[in-house]
Amino acid sequence: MNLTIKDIARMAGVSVSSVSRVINNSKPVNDHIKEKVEKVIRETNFRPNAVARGLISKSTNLIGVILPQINYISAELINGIEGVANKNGYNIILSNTRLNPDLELNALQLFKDKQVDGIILSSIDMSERHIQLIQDNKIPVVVVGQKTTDYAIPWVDVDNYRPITEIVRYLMRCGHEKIGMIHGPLIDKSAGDSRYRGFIEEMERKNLSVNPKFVGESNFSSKDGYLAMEKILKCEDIPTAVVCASDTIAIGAKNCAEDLGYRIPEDISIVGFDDIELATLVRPKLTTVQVCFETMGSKAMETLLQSIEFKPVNIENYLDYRLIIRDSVKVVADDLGTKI
Amino acid sequence: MNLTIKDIARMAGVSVSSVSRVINNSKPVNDHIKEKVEKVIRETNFRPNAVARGLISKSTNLIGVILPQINYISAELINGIEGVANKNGYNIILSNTRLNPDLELNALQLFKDKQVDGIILSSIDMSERHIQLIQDNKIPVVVVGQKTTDYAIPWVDVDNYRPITEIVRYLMRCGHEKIGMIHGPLIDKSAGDSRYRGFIEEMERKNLSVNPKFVGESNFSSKDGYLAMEKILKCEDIPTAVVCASDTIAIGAKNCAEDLGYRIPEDISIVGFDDIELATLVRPKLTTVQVCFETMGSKAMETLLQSIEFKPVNIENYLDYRLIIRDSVKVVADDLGTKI
DNA sequence: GTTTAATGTGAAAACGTTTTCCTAAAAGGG
DNA sequence: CCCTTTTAGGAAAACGTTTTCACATTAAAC
Repeated sequence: MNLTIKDIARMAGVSVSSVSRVINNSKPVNDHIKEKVEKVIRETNFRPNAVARGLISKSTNLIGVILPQINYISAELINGIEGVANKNGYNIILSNTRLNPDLELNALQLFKDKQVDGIILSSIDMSERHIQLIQDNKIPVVVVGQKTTDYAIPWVDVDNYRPITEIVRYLMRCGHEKIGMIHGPLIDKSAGDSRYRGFIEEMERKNLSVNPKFVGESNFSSKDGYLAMEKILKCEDIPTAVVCASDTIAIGAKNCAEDLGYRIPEDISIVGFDDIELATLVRPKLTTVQVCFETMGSKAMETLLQSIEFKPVNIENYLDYRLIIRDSVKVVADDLGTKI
Repeated sequence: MNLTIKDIARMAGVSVSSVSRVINNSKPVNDHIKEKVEKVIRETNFRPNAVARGLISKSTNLIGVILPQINYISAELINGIEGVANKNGYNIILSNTRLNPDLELNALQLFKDKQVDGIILSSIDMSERHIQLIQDNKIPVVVVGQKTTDYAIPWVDVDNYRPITEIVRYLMRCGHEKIGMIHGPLIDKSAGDSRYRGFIEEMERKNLSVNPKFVGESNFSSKDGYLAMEKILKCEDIPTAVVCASDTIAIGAKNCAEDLGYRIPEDISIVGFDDIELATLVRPKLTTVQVCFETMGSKAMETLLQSIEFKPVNIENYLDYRLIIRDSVKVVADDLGTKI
């Protein structure tokens, strides 16, 4: 039904090999043969079958992308990945693991079966089995949003610890001392655990005690942020500022506080993390840490490309970040002479 | 380097065909052969190469998804598509066309080369060339977010006209007469043109004149929504309510109005369209039209599946919608006895 | 007990390319 | 003018599966 390279060869009166050579110009062919073939290809709109090509060339021009969920942060990440993939002739194939680590392993396997040229993995928790499978598969992998330095698997991530320490110092300089935090799931080493440790340890370093009642946990959703904030605010004593592990949490927390009659930032200051678009759309605009997930994606894809082409790659890739001061933190003391 | 079915056959002491039969259980094989083969497969962790499979079976278990951009609405759409695709053993492969119709054609071609089993196309404007290519390719296609009834290509979309007429009627019942609209690009027949026509025509039907100064255009972004609202509000006379073609536009418009000192909804009422998560996170919560994009995705994928399996399909697939009344519209007159 | 049907198995063809291998012709060197 | 080297192009092998075909062997039918 569909034309094959054999049909083209017959119609042009040349051999199959010559047609292939013209298509890929892999070897010099005589001009008059070349013209004949190109004419037939043009007239028939022939396009070589990519599957057959893949079988023999071992390359599918496909990049597997494994994500724990598909939300607007993933969307930005995908944007970054797709951008540089597309520019280099690759398409991306998606697997949503719905926060289930077993499905991550499945996806890893499946992508190997499908002979993808490389994989970008956003794992929620890199287990031994992950590492094992990645090393057995012998397909280039880049991990995003987690750090896997011990195993020589390249990764791209923000420093999740330092920005939070900067936030704590910033809040202190604004005059806050009773500071709380709503963190994410601690199984998540990066966005969960690291951000939390950054908070706890910086508070200790500054000799500020952390009231356990000022600390809540959430799964990064606005709803959970709302609930965690509710728990914090129903106590006798409440914090003057709450650090949130993500903007989504922060928005939830903000809405809760407002629903309970508190004004932001006059009564309670809130700071987020990620700087998603939402942070600028909400009022007051959210003070937060800017992390560009699109850059995360493009950087990951660039690293993967290098790995695919056997070029040397950096294992550790830290993303830039920036404290973005907007309107959700109240300045109590006025000793902000120098900017951070 | 990697094991092939031949190696398995050799190790199990049987023929290649038998191994294939065991793997696919496509034909009955003797138990003792079956056991031998299964043992070897288990011990070696053998997995058949999907590319070779695809070459002969003509099926790759891949669904091509063509999107004009990747934002949070796409994310929900993808979620829906991926969910049912995954449940049926398919993976999705993505193409971002960056609002460029030529790239849509490219993607259509490319996906054919890659022998995908089906395509979901979110086009911004279905041209003759689109139709031609889709019909030539002979690959099942489902269009989302546009209507292509004339060409027997199945589509899934909301009715964009009626909800807007309902909004207009709702606003009237709330006592509004000076109503404006910020619509989307009119090239977009669905979310752009239809929603706009719904507004204009319903206003006419109700004998309400539309002040041209109350009408603005935007590209669905919050920023553009802000700008369009700014233009409207800088006039002498301003509307009491503004219908927006999307929630993103509405949020932009809302922020603009607030920045200019107007209160929502006391001074100006605003209504959106789509009901993205943002609509509930913003204060006042946005009155809007609920459209579930995840459902749009899953419905599209279900339709595509039927098409792939040569089952009869509905060409026209309207999505449910619902007017969601929240807090961004002020009730002036109090004749809301019956609910819409 | 013979004929027919059903069943299990392996060899080989097929899928649509790229690449290797070979041969014939052209070019170059003495 | 002969021998070697280069070049161009075709035939065929290869990629890793599934499926067809042919052939036994066994079971069923009369």
